[in-house]
Parts: sequence; C-alpha cells; structure tokens
Amino acid sequence: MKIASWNVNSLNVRLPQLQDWLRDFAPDVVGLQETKLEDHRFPDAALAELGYRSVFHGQKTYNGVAILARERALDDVQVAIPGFDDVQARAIAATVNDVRIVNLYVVNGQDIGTEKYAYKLRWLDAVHGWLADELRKHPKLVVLGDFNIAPDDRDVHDPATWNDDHILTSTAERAALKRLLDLGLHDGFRLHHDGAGIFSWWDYRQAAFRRNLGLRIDLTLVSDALKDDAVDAGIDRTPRTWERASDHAPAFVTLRG
DNA sequence: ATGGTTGATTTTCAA
Repeated sequence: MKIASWNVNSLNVRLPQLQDWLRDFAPDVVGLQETKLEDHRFPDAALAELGYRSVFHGQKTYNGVAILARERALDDVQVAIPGFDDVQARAIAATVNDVRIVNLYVVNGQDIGTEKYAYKLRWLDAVHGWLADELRKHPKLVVLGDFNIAPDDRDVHDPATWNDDHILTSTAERAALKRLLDLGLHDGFRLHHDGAGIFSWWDYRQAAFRRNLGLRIDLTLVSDALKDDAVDAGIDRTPRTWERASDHAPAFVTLRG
C-alpha cells in the first residue's frame, strides 16, 4: 500500500496535475494539504473517475485538507483535532483497511515570537494529545502531512541559516516534533535514507528548485506496529518540475501488503 | 535587512 502526502497549494489550480500524478504514481492513499476549497467545491466526482474516494475538510482561501483512497473505503472520518477550538481547517483522519491515517497541515508559524508561532506550538500540543489517543485505539497508525518543521540539519540546504532561531527549524518546533515521534512514531523517510539534501519543499523565489535550495518538511510517520512493514519511502520530485507547480513535492511511504 | 514568487482575493495576506 503506497501512502503519500502532497501539499498542492490550491487544488483548484492543481487538479489537472493531481489527476496526472494519480495516474502516473498510482498511490493507494493520499493526504492533501492547502486545498483552499470550501467543501461544496471539492472535486470528488473528478477524482472518483480515477477510482479515488475522498473525504475532505476545507475552507475558503486558506488551509484545507483531504484524504483520498483508491478502490477502498474511508471509515471513521474525524475532521479537526478533537477538543481543540480551531477556525482553521488543518486536520482530518480516516481508517483505510486496518490502517488509521491522520493527515495534518501544520501551522507555518511565520516568525519566532509572533502570535502565529505561539498558535503553531499550541496546535502541535493539541496534536500530541490527539495522536496519543489515536495510537491507543489504532496501533497501526500513519501520520502524514506538511509538518512545516525540518527534522534535522540533513533536511535543510543551509543549516547555518536554518538554525535554532529560525522558523521551521527552531528548537521549540523540533522539540514538538520529537515529542510526537516519542509517542511511538518513526519518520518513514529515515527508515530508508540516511543522507542529506533530499527535500520536499522549495520556495518559489530565487530559482530555489533549480538550485535545490529546499527543506524536507513533508513527512510520512509510521507507528511502531507498522515500522517493519514500511518497505520503502521517498519523495517524488516529478510534479515539482511541471509548469505552474506547487512549491511542494509529494512524500510517500510504502507498506508491505 | 530586504526581497524575491505564487495563490486567493485585493489594494494586502499567507506562505
């Protein structure tokens, strides 16, 4: 089962690319972020033509998440973080076969010391409580999404700039991510790749993609119970090369069976 | 320090 995460940065703009990518890459499950669509505008019929069922949680202009599954049901759908008052559509979960999928669009946080940064840390704290509960109910758990945190220095093109005092790499953000991993989750990518310089996001500015000035902030985490089943993981750079691309490339993990 | 680019709605905001 190939499970992927892609921040599409507007599904309205990116739908043709998503359709092409679903045909080419043929993931079994996909978490999308930044759909930027109200639910009544979600293109579920167009995706159904390719064999994908969809569940989604969106809003106008910003944010928005969805989970797609090919030829499989999406059960026990949870929209938003339980018990956390949030006007932003950033989280959705569903069960596919016997695997629980949690899809997150983690708050960006703008800059350290801002209100948005404080919201990011509060939001991640709420996610921690939610995932602890999900793990109790569903030992086979995959948590994927745009985490807006680069786990360590191998995941940034310039560690001198992307340091302890910088957004997406700050001490508090990395500590919050580590706290999630300490629940019993593993970065699928790092189960199969040790090296530096493989990224999932490149700024639109300064020809960052051409120069590979990126970060790896899109993650696919697998629980202890799934660790030995995660036979492959990576990032599909292809959609980032297309005309009018999203600034993110899809990250994926493949589970045996 | 600033700015560079893209997307959705504007006369900026968010990333």
